[in-house]
Parts: sequence; C-alpha cells; structure tokens
Amino acid sequence: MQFIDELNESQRAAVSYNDGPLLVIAGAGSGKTRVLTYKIAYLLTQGIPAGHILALTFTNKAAREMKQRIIHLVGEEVGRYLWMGTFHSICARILRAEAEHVGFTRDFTIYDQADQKSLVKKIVKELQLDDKIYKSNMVLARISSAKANFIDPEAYAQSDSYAKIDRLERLYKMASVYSEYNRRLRAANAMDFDDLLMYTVLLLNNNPEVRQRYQQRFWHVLVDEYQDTNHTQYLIVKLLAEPQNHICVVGDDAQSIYSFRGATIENILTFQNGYTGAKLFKLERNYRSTQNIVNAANSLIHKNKGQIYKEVYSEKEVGERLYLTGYSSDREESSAIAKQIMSMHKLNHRDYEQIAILYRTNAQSRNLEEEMRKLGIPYRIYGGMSFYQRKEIRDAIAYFRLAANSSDDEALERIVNVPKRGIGDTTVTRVREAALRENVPMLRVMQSPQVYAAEIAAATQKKLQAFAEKIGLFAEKMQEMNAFEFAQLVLNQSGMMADAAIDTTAEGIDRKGNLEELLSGIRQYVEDRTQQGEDTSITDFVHEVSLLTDQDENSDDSVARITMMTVHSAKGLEFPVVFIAGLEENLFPSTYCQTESELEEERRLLYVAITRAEQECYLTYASSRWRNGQLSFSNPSRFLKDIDRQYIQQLSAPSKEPSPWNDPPRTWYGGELLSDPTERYIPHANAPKTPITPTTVSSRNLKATTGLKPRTPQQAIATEWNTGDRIEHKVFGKGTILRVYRENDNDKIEIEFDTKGTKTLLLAYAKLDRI
DNA sequence: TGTCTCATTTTTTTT
DNA sequence: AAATGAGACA
Repeated sequence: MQFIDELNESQRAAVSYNDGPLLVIAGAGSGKTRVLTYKIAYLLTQGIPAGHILALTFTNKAAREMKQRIIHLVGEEVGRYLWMGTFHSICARILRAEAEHVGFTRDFTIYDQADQKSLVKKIVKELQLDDKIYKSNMVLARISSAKANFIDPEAYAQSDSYAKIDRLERLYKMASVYSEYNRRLRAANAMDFDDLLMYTVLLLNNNPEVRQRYQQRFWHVLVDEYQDTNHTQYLIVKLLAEPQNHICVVGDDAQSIYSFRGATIENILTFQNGYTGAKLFKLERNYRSTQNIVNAANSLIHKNKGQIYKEVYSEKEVGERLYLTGYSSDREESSAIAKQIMSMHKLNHRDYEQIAILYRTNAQSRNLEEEMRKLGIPYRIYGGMSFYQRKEIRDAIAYFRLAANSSDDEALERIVNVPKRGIGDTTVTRVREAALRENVPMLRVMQSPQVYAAEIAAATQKKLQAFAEKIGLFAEKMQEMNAFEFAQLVLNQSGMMADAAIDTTAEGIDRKGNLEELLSGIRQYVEDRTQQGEDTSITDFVHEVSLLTDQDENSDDSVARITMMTVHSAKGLEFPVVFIAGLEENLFPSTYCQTESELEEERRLLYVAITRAEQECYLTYASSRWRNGQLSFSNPSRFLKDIDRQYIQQLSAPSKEPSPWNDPPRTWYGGELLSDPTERYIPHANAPKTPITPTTVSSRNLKATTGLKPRTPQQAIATEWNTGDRIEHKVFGKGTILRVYRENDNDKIEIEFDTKGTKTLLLAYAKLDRI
C-alpha cells in the first residue's frame, strides 16, 4: 500500500482506522474526498471484495469520479463492483430489485418535480380545496418535509408539530392531501424522489429477511457529505450498517447547506451518541486555498454559534486578499465581471477553466450570461433549464415512460395530445374521472372507454383507442429493440418528429434539433453499454435519466469555458479564481431567511462559496437590481462585515457605491431612493433625440414586418423616455404594443405603447427575440 | 378543440 | 421577466 504514504498524518489515521464507527470532520479543502477514496482503496487491498462496500455520495458525478480514482489505485478488476452512488440511485437500485416487497413492480417510474406538481394540483382541485391556500409548491414542501423525516400520511395526521404549522397556514386538510397524493403515486406505480428513501426504510424495516440480506452484503458503509443527510437517510444508513457498524461518515458541519430539503445537522452532531465508541478524526489542514482565503472564511464562519470546534489552517502562500467591489446596478456588476475575466484571460493568460462565478439564485445567471456573450467569453451554466427539462425532451421521455409503465398517468396526460390528436381537456378529464372511479390506469380506460362508462363521443373514442394501441405497440417493441432503435421508432410513429419537422419557425427547428440530439445521445448510450456488455434496452435508460442532475450532463469539454452556478451546486468543487456575485441584503442572505438559524445557514453558504477559491476571490454587490420585473434597491450584505477586515481589499468601482463598513445602511421609500434617483440611471446611449417616424405594425404582424417578435405580447417596460429635448428616466408600466420600429441593427427596438388607463404614449425599450 | 389575449402570480437553494 | 391561468372567440 504505497499510496497511503501520500497522505498526511491525520488523513492516514482516518484511512487506516477500521475497528469501529468512524466520524471524520473534514474542514473545507482538507482532502475529504481523498480520505474516502483512499479508505476504500485500502479496504480493497485488505481483501474486502468491492461488492461488499457501499459508498454513498452527494452527486452521481462525485461517485463516478471517486470510482475512477479508486480504480486507478487498485485496478479495474478489483474496484469494478463497488456499490457507489447517491442515496437516491442506490435506493432506486435496491427498490427495483425488491419492488414486490413494497407493493410496486420493478418498472416503477420516478416522478420528477413537474409530475409531482401537476398531480398535487389535480388533487387539490378534486378535493375542492382552495388553490390559493393549497399552493402546489407549499403542499409539496410539506410532503417532502414529512418524507424526509420518515413520516407517512398516518403519522402525519397524528403529528402535532405538523398540524400546528398547517393550522398557521390554514392547510387543515393537509393530511388528506398527503394521503391521496401517496395513493395516487402508488396507483401509477410511481415514486417521487423522497419515496426512494422512504420506501427503502420501509422495505428494510418490514422485511427481516431482506434486511439481513443487505446487511450481509454491505460489510462496510461509507457516507460522504454526512452533514447534508436527513433523518430518513440516517435511518437507511443505520439499517444497512447494523449490526457490525463498520461505518465511516465524512462531513463538515460548517458546510451544511441543505436544511431546506430536510437535511439535519443533528446527524453529524450526534453521531457519536448513536454509535457508541465512535472515533472522531478531524482534518484541519486546508490544501486548497491561500492563507488569506482560509482566514477570511474562518473569520466569517466563527460568527456562527452552533458548530464543532475546529481551526482550519493553510500553509500555502499568504496570497492576495479578497477583493470587494460595489456597483450601481446588476448590469454594471455583470459587465464589470465580464471585463475582469477578459483581462485576466488576455493579460494573465488565465485559462477560462480556472474561473467560476457563483451566485445565490439561478435568476442571476441571465445578466451574467448576456455580458459573457457580448465579450465572447465561453461559459458553461449549471442549473436552470437543463437539456432533459425541455418540453420536447420530456415529451419524448414520457412516451418511453408510458411504454415501460402503463400506469404512469402523468406521462400519459403529458403526451396524450402531443402532437395534437384532437384529444382535449374535456376528454382527458372524463377519462381521468372514470379511471379514478374504477381504480384502473387511464390507459386502460382509453383502450375500452365503453367498459368503464366514460361518456365520450364515438369519434373521440376512436382517437383514444388509436392512441392506446400505439402505446401498446411501443410496449411490445420495447422488449425486442435496443434503446436507440426504440427511440427512433417512438419519435417517428408518435408523430413528434414529423410535427417538429413541419414547423419552420425558430422554435420548431430548435425542437427538431433537440430531438435529434436526444437520439444521438441514446445511440451513444447503446454503444457504451454494448461495449460494457450491459443491457441496452430503453428501460434502464429511462430509469437513469430520471436520476440525472445537470452536473451529469455531458457537455462539450473540448473548449475551455468559465463556470457559472449557484453556490449550492458548487459544493465540493474548487477553482483557482472565484467570483461571488450579488452580495446584498435580501439576496445573500435571502429575504426568506431571517430567523437566526436560517441566517447561520446562509452564512455557511457564503463560507462554502469562499472556500471554493484557491487563489483569488472576488466579491461583488450592486445597489440596484431587477427582480421579478421590478427594480429593487439594496444594501451590501451583512456578511461582508462578518469577514475580518484585514483580509479584504476594497476596489473602486465606476460609480461610488456605499461601503459596507463606512456608510450607514440606506432606507428606501416606496421602492425608490430618497436622494436624487437620476444618479442611479445611466441614460441609454442610443436614445434618439427626436422621435422616429413610426411605421404602424400590429402586434400580430410584428414578426413579419420587423423580423423580430416579442417573447410575450405585453413585455414592454419603459426604462426611459425621450420627449424630444430631454430624456426622462424611470417610467415603468405595461401596455399593449401598438407600433414597432427597429433601431439600427440592434435587438433592442423601440415600441410605442399605451399604459393601462392613461393612454400615454411612451418610447420604450424591450427585449426581443430574433427569428 | 384550439388559439389568442389579457391578467395575475411568482418570490431561493436541489437529489 | 417569465410562467401560469382564465376567458373570449373562431
């Protein structure tokens, strides 16, 4: 085991200790993954077969990379059969094998957020509850929280603590909604993400024989990012590790940032109580960042109260201080970051791959993206709309899902009229009602509407049957074809491909391109699996796709790009240069986090962000920012003051913005600055001095005349307005587009529109898509 | 049934 | 800003 020499003393101690439960508290950048990797490699060289080691990670990508590294250390044959993946994917694997024990079949579907949401909406409507109170997001959050705490509908109905919060929110019928929701999932042979965890616990709890089988299989259980596990995950680990308790968990309480999805820091804080004799190791030396960065992060995190004491230190060079810059607007912030990156690249020969921009919310990526594009900086955005979330891709996959699982009603409703088959809402509702009444899948009702007494016109019945037959055909073909052949068949026979091909608008061409991309992705998948000697049917593909995250998507790595992502998704990553944008009150920390413990979590989030940086860390904030179509003003984040001043260097910005230290927080009145507001607005450089002769264009013919079309009809919002001899600022309002005329070759065009009520003519700038 | 228009709501982070 | 929902109309 030469490789063990590559570790420092405390790392080595953690790796070679195997006499009982083990808790490794690993500071940021202290080689946590390294310890885990080497520990597994160590176990393998001790003669433990890979098939008897279970390692749970936070993302599939982390699992893949770790496995690669282990194989590199011990060889392919030794490491190949490791059980390694996220809780969700490992649970899905176990549940598919044992599906009948929990009352599902092995082909169960995994409902994603959109499926869940649509189901909740239907249930709320059916139970005749007010959808203003029972908002789908709220309902789902409640259900998810219950499942994260291993509380089933019965327990929920009994629970005082849940009832109390539900009363506050006037969600008196929440328990019934939860119960019906679960019933419907089961009827559809489907699970949501939380079910994967919950049913695994149920499986192991209720079936001693199964439990023993898995306990005997997993001689060693290792968990990464333990600070972000929830109670149900705690139970899974406990059930699998018993009775030998050869368990090793690794984590950092200072980086716990997922409480919103049920993670509880208690798991790591009380580990030693739950596992008697558990040994604790601390890794405190940071190998990633310069001293200044580590010290700055430390000074911030020490403002939190509850934490396991540790002193992370770096022995690298002192390095540069963190740079702080304030800007007057989000636009200015974005463009300054872009310029900065450009000059780093040009002047310092900094590779784009070494740079990341982190932010609190996905919405912030839009501005940044635009500015990067302007300067031609290649970028990669994680999060937001991923390939598999696009409508046409989801539709295609819904066909696969329905073929694999004929009870998958959400998939059916998604595609029953895609492409248009003349099966409208009314018909679908009738089918759904009949299916509900007769307790059968909707597809069954469509096969024989008369049997289930669905009141449907004969002509429509024909359409339904034709659809059902098509799905039946797919289900048959699915068995005999490989994934690629099958996907091709479905896209052609369903009419989706033809439908996209007919459409010659930009969106249509896009759609077709995406479908083709999906096909070529599936072809690749089949090739890979053939090489590995694995099953090439569509079933496995569908199952895997539902557990993919945007980090897993294969993007073109041949070009060096900068990375843009939320702080949450940056967990576990590192970059030589990190920008953290939008350090403002009400954004970071978020408006929705105001209790003490929530604020501490936000502070940990910033801690995570800063500790991603190896050499340079830039912090920025803006005094004004567009949010939800409204301009809002804010003060610098309170967290800036939590960082020890000696580690920060304030840079000057184009406009003088208030400093977090020297200037008192400003107050705003009615969303507007009390002092002279015009200072905050930079006049549009191209604003014409005199009105242009308008060409009258109706909104309908807009695209024909100008080659431009508004993304939504009423999108125009005036930011400034030209009266002939002066430019007035800050005129906001929506109106109907009356006339359009193009300005130079710019995507921004001027629109004349009248505002609600007063019929004022305004010259406004609107963002338009080129077609 | 499908399309278009208008109005209201959303309002963080994700496996 | 963008998504969702309701209502009008062909």
